[in-house]
Amino acid sequence: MAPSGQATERQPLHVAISEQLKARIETGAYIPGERLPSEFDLGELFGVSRTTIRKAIGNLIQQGLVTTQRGRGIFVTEPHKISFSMANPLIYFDAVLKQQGYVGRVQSLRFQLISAPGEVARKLELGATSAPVYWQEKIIYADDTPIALDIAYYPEATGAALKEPLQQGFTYSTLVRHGIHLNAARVSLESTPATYELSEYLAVPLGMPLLVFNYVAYQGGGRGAPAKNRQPAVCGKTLSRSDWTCYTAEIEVDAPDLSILAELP
Amino acid sequence: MAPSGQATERQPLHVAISEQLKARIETGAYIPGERLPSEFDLGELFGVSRTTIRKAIGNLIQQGLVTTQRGRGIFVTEPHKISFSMANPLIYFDAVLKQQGYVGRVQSLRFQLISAPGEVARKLELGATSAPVYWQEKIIYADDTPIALDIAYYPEATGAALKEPLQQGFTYSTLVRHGIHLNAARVSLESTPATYELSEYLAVPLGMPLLVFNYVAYQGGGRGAPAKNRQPAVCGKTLSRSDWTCYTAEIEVDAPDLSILAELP
DNA sequence: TAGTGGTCTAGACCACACG
DNA sequence: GTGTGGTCTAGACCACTAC
Repeated sequence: MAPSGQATERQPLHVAISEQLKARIETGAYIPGERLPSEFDLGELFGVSRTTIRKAIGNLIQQGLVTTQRGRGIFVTEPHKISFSMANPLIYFDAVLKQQGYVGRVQSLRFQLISAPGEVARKLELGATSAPVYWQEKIIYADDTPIALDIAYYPEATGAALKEPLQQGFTYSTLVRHGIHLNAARVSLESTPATYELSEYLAVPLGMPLLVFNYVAYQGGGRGAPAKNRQPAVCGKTLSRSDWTCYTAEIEVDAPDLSILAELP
Repeated sequence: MAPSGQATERQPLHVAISEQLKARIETGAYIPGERLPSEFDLGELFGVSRTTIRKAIGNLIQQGLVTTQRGRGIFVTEPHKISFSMANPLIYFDAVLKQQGYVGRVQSLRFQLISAPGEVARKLELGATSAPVYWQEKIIYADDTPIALDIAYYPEATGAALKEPLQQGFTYSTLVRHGIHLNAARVSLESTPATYELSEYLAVPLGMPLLVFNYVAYQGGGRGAPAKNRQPAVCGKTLSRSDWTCYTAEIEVDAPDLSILAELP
């Protein structure tokens, strides 16, 4: 192994070291699943204190390149990726997982009646802000890895009628099986760093990027029908580990609006 | 201020402290833009060492709640959000920025002819893997904040003909202005933590979540026309700061495919 | 010049995994 | 018991900002 991680310019030692280790991971000198030398040994190899090594390892963790296990060691991350299509935003999570070779499972953390927060009341088109809604939080597993936390709000009637099945199955599948046919959705996608609470639920380090898939799904109406006939059936968001999930879409545009360009310099 | 940040259970001190500070930020006790007490003062307030305070502040940085400035202090992050619509994935970045009240600007980092990497050759539907393509990297600013890094690949003819304008303007706008009309795109969205290099370009901490918008845009063809007539005009990806950007879509589904449910338990 | 965050050290104790 | 990563301390020096 190279001598000390002497910085070439004014780069901090911990960055120089983490970049060296990163290069070794990316060139395959360390392969996925392999254990790195212990913090103590790395300190000796690079000729720096354990604190500096820990900072360097922290850099790698933040970049998703390694994970640590107390008492066991530092391991190179094994890559995974599950793709969800946004072309049909009414994703049957369980179907997608099965298609891609995983066993999907949910663990319900909470299912209770609450007063709708303002945004939820608006999305579910309830008249009153404090109308009752069912609030569910569940963890979604692919095989035995927690990959997403789903937070969903159901109109009171739906939640009361499907209390049991909703706690045991995936949202869309369960709704459709029980006669609530979904045929439209409004979605958005953003990203957020894991908070302390989320990092515990999803077994990721603090700050790990999460994809936030916000959704409102509607029943009734349909493409031809007037928008008034459609009715929100559920809203919520799915926070998924970005190291395990991505979303794809293929969209054709008919006549791009060029007028918008006229206003630009 | 509260006495020492004594952990209630087995929570590490640095977590207890960062959660206390987080609560103060979220309740408005510290407001956006405000300076927190110095690391030394926080150490005295909570009765812990500066190392522990620095770890706690690091937790807040990873969650995007504060930023630090050497020699100046620790500041509560000011929230921003720019929405891009995926309903039309041919986003005119500059138009969206202007609509939302920002001055958009690009800084070209690189514009050069290279041999197409395998994936690029495939996306641009070039015959040979090593066919020449133009490779551009540019930073996109909203006012004076770098919010995204765009990496684009153009077929040789396009790049050669539009060498100057492509280096000064936004991709889609420039192409359309010069007669290359885009009318289809294939996109996907994922998220990734900022590497050391990206964190410097985008002025974010290492590991900050970035949204990765992958795209291939096509000219010719069109909705009715056969897919063969369409031709890739550009491919690449836009890595945008997740604290500044999100993507939205509204999609109606005609007849959800229920057969997929039959195979599930 | 004083104050701030950034880096780095040397050492201690703890909780957990494994043999 | 031994080795591992997780936490925490006390202190040093540096680079940068602001006055």
